[in-house]
Amino acid sequence: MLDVAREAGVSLKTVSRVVNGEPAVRPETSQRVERAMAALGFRRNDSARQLRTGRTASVGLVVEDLADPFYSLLTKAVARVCEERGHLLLSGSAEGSPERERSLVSAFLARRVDGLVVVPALADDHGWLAGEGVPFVLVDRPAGGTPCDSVLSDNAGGVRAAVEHLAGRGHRRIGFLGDDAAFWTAQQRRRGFLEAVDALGLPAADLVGMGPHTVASAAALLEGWGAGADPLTAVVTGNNRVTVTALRALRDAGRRLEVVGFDDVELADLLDPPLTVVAQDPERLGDTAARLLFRRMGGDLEGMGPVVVPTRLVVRG
Amino acid sequence: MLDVAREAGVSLKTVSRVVNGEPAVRPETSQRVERAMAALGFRRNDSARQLRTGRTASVGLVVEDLADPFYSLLTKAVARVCEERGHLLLSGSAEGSPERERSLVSAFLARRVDGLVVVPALADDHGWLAGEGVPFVLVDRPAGGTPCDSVLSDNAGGVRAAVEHLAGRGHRRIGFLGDDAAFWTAQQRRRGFLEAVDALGLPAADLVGMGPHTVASAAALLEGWGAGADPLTAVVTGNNRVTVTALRALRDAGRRLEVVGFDDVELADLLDPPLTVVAQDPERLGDTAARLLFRRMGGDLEGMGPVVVPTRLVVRG
DNA sequence: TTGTAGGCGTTATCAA
DNA sequence: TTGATAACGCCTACAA
Repeated sequence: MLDVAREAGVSLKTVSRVVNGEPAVRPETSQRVERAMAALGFRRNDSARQLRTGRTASVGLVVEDLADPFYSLLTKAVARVCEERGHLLLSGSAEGSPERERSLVSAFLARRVDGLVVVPALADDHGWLAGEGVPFVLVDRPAGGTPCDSVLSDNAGGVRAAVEHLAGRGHRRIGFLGDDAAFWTAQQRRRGFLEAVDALGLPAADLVGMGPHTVASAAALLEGWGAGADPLTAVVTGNNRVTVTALRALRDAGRRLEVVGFDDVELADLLDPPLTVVAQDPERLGDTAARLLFRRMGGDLEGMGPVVVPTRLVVRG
Repeated sequence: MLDVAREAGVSLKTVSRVVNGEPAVRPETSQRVERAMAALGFRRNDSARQLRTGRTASVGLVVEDLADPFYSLLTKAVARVCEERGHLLLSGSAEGSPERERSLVSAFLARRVDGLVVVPALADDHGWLAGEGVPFVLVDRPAGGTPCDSVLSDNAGGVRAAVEHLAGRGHRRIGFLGDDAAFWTAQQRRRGFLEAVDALGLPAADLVGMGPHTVASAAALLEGWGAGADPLTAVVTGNNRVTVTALRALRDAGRRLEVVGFDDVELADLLDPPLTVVAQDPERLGDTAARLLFRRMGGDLEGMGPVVVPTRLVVRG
């Protein structure tokens, strides 16, 4: 910047004014500076600017896995909001590890991000994060202990809708294949299932199998539930992964069972039969979380707490 | 840091030494500093560090669409290499726009990233990037003009393998549905197709339809090729998107045609019939590009130019 | 409309 | 083994 000033024959401060588009500069001077900048290939050093202003115009995002379509859609939505507000997004995958989550958050904080969006690896207390003094919003899963902002899918409601849909089609014996009950979302979906069958007066307490599932374990459960005088006629699966596993198990067994999956899957309409799903809206989760974060960053601390984003039953076939 | 120094009763520089794990500090002093840091919740300000050292330990990545599984897998691979080397990854989607590509690159350069990985929006000359004096590697597509590093899939070879596979299964009339010929990759795949049918002595010059395709346009082409005395029996599709479009068109028409798709798709094994594909390896593309970039960043400028990553024919059903 | 001085938090240099 | 001091490049405050 000093070089530019010399080249243009003006002071440092004048160059700074031109770079930042401050008004009080004569057009003629401004042009001279612009030319000098172009000639020297000048580009403002954001580190220096950040050091001086204390603001980085950046936001950190920690998800479980950037390569998972759910999180990459969420990431994209957050990135879009950030861009809208002139902020840069830093993102990373915690891969389910609380240590990685903390180390990512730590790296972001060292870079002085203005805010954080975090998919917590565990549902444990995130008071440590609150203590950092940087606004943050949790997504997809809440954290116990210290109350804070979170944006969640309507997990239980989604599964209830699935069960009601199946019941409406005449099914009485409906099973639930959930993922590992260690996941908060898996618990919520199981709860939704139990509430729904209970409300409808369906017999199902013994038709719940939590994961993690392999094709073999899913096949064994489905076979068990299918045996006897009153066999299973439909099943709800707890997430994308379980859905795929269950479909493979059914195909291998040559069985046709009505399936409703939690999470939408690509090509669901090309399967035989087409797959009905409870679709989450990762983009809306990300968008909502990011907008909420910017509100917090702007100093508005009104109404902190959980926000629930609805799911949508997509009936196919 | 000054506060920590005061709290520990040492000089600023000593705290800096402890923070950076420099050796020449008495363990006792070091402990005192550590305690003071913990008490004050100290965290190094990377902006200041970057300003002073001139290095940011960060890399910028520009892809077409972060939410596309191909690019999100690529991103993850780049992120993994960055983490391995203690670097932070900044990423963004250009959404196919050269302007957005430049503005992302510009934002990254203002933050003084140490290197760049870029999926070029256009195959035009990227001399402007080379002129910035920051090491960079292009991925997925090359750029004309100024020679530079690039990591590319074996597009033509992949399609050749697909055609040979189909010919090996007895097909003589094979079609090719490609995406928009404005894309460099679409051109390469068409070239691979034409070379393959030519080498095998198959009649196919009139069985090429480039996109963009809708279900209707794909259906029309397939119907045309399927009419007459010597109808089409198999088709190769030019990418993920075209594959899905073609499958929908075939389903709607109630036709069964042997299809080999470029790009792997989730649930391909659950389709009826299971879908054979030419799989790219986005993770290897990203990994290769990132490692190459770190070599360049390390000052090794040996053998600049394109690197080709093989594709893999995944036969199903 | 333009310029000068000072400091943001860190690391490098050199001295003690 | 430790400390004093000077940058790094920019922006804020104030002065001309």
